[in-house]
Amino acid sequence: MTLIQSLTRGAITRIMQGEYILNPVVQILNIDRVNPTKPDEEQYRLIISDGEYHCYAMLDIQLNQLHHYGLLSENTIVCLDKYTISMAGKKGFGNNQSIIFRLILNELTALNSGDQVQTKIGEPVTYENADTANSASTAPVLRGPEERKQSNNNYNSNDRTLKTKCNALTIPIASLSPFQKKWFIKARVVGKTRKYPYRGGRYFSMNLKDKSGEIRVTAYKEQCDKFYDLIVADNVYFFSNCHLKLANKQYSLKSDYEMSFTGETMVQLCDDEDNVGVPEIKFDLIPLSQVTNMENNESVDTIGICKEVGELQTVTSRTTNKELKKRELTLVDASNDPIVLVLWNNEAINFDGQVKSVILVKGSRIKEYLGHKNLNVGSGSILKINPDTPEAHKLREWFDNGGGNNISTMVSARTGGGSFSTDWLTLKDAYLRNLGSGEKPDYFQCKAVVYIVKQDNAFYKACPQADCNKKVMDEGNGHYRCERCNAAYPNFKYFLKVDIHIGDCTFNRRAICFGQTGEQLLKHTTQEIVEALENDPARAQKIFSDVKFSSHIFKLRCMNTFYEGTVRNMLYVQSINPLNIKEYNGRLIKELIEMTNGTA
DNA sequence: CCCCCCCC
Repeated sequence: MTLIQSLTRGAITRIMQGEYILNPVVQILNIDRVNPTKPDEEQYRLIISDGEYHCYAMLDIQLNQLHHYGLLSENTIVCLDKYTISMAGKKGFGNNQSIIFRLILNELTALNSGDQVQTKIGEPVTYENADTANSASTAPVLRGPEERKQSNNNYNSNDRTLKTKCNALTIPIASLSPFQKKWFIKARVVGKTRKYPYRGGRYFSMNLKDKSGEIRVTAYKEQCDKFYDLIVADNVYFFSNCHLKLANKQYSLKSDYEMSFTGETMVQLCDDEDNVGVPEIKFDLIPLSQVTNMENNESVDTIGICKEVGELQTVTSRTTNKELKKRELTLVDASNDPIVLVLWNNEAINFDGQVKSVILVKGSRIKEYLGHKNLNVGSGSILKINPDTPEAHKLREWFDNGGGNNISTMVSARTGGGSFSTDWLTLKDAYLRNLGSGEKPDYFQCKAVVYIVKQDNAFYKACPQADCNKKVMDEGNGHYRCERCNAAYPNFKYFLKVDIHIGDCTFNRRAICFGQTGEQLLKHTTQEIVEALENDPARAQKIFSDVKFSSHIFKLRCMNTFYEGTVRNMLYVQSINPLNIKEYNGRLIKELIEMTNGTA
């Protein structure tokens, strides 16, 4: 004799009120095809009963086969292994408004065939005002605690079957809705911001992604503190008991809803075998050379070899006055255009890669400064050092075979527009090419020797504002007027403007070292230099003459200036880098080979 | 409940 499974009485009411029930057992009262006249839209609609109520449910088209095999005939008893409920629309107005839900059966197991059962169990009635027209049923809008009562949850207990339970209750992100209260999602953290302060606390947010979609979730205050370090970008977790709300369309393009953590929120790490079916992060890698063609603030995925690792630096934010840590890496790839990648704060402090490491970044932000662009690893970016990917191995092989050897020697083939920090030119070529005659300044670098350093007017009285170095007018009454700020100050600061002459084997040019580059050239602080020039001529003489005939790699900004009716083409020193003879000779040899078509 | 992604 066959055991007929009993139905899960009350299941339909609970499902329609947003509860996720594990494996409810229901009976199929009817199955028919939607749109029977359209051959390519084969979809089935069922009426299911829990013995108390019945309602419509749509069969996931993936399960059509079950019906073809005759497994879903009238009176069949099935277990709903997985179902989703979505909002199909609204009905009525104001207080009479109700939500139309659509119940979709995604996975089910037939327990007793229709033939075995033979009859309808119980006297089920239509659930509420079941919508008959369009394969949906309705439920009242959930209001107040009465309707939102929760059943016991024991996710936080040390349940050994927790994982199994998580998996069983997992629904796709795309089917999340505020009307379904009990669910798990299994998702990869694809972006995680830093902690941001806001009135009343701190928050961070991240995007969660599974194969069905993506949703943003934000953790505030206690939840921010509790989960921030626990959640690592790129890991896969089960999430449950988050609060869902309609997303602000202005900011959210990925999903209709977004979530926030609550006191009840549970996050459970998925181990590798659970990750199956959760897609890996996709990197849309672009060649580094392409960055220069992209817009400021655009976000890109890049991979490159770390050719240089800069020192940890401390800078002060102009806007917040806060101290920031930063570290610059120089990345190269086969596109032969080195680019600087800037790491900030913890990422800068804890960076444990080195020269030759492969650096993969998702979502680095392009920043433009003085005509050239670099990449910033910001919050929301994902940085990987020596990832185990085909691209990474290929890049490493290229580099190990000498791919990056002459990379700093590459002269960019681009013409027009601004030139780039990597362009090497002789002083004569820079002159012959009319660099700096366009609207925007041009940039180039060259090896040159310093042969005149002028002591006269090597500094001036400048606006005391940190972000303004404009020369001030001494008003003679103890006030100093800054034209740029349009303000008078009781004080000023000294600012360097060191006039130098530099030369390479082709040409001599005058160039100006402002501020920090002046300090760098003279190897003393502004204060020391001013002090010497004003009070200690011998010392000043030594500081200035020590620099004479030293060679450096100069990065120069070239632009036309208009002064008293005449145009002057000026060079401003952007940075001074030590001359590495070996590297520089390598560059010259490469250039010779190119000039002689490889016959040299 | 945020939605600024940092520096010269």
